[in-house]
Amino acid sequence: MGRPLQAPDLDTRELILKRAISLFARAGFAGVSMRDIAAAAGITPAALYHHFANKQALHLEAMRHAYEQRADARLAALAPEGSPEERLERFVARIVEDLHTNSDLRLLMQREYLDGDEQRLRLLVEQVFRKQFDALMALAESLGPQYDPHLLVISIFGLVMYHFETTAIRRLLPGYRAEHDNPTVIAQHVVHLILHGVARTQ
Amino acid sequence: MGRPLQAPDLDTRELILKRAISLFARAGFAGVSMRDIAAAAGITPAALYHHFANKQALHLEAMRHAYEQRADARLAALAPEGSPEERLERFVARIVEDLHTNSDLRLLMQREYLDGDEQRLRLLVEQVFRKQFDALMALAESLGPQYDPHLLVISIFGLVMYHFETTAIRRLLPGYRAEHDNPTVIAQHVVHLILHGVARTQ
DNA sequence: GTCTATAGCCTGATAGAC
DNA sequence: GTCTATCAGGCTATAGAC
Repeated sequence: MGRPLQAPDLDTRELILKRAISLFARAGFAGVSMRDIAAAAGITPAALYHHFANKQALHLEAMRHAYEQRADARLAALAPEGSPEERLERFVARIVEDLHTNSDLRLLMQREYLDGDEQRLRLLVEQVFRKQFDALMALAESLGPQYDPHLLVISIFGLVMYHFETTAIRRLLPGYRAEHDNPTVIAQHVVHLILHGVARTQ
Repeated sequence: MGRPLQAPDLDTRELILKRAISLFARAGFAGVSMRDIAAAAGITPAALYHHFANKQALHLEAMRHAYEQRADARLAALAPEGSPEERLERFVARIVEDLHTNSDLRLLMQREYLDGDEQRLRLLVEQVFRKQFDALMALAESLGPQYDPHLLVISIFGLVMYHFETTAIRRLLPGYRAEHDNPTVIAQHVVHLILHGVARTQ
């Protein structure tokens, strides 16, 4: 349509963003230089400024680009089919799998929790959280009407996210076994805890 | 005994560490310069090198110093008095209060999850987690013997930590109310969820 | 759209006087 | 134990050729 006809084996701008995403995920905004990004994309630093106004703008676009990946997959897990328990199970399995597969996204989210300004946090809300959060709030009200839905949804995300956030340190903590990194094991544990707690009267 | 007699209104080394802790908590290792730290401590950058070999060593000592604060208070919450449920409640209330009061420690922990090398993660384990984790593993086995104790303890920490990690972004998410930042509300929510889950058969 | 070259500033770190 | 002065290199960003 308006796009150039030659096979764009990879748009330069997109390649820059792709490489920038993994650098920012690993080292954060202050830990990555424009030289690093240019080198990773196979161009000179000056060329970056043809595509992006400055480092901040490049970073913001990289976040936007990172959030787009797999957005469809995340939303597919929220289909209203089945009982509330089945829907919870499906949703948790999907985000556990997503966080396990796409660790850059998870790292970028963690860094935004720490360093995101209001603009970037709003972007994260709109592009990643909002739709999932709304659907989960409704699910929370049918699963556990005695709970505050906002707190319950945060707790569900927290149970999943924290396992991944602590991947490196868990290996140094008592009782660690390799299976604790298995997405299926994590998902089953989290779902069971949300549904039943530790109560022995099941 | 071996200490100098004059009233040390605040040891320079300790003042440096104190100011470095809050700078590193707010901006991370790469986001803080030796000049920033020197200025915050009211000395010149060169003087920092009399007290610490280099930036890395200063950072490591700052972590060590940050972890010492309130270690006693954290352990006091683990006294074996009362039923397992009462002990859980006491422990959660204490770490919620601790994280709410001492936000620098929480920020530093989040940053170490992301950027800590093995040495610094081991330090965090030994100085902050180990004793709490051991005691909580025992508590987990009496509370919910059907659960993997390591996963259950991570889940307990995660439920608490994630609420604080997301303080900035939660305000932009659906259903947020100011009381969600109240330590008592958070603690009660977390304890109830761990004990009962969302099951309506209580 | 990418390059070379470079301006102007900030960085970690050191030398040596006091 | 802190200072002034400084080095060598890294940083973001720009100018201008191709």
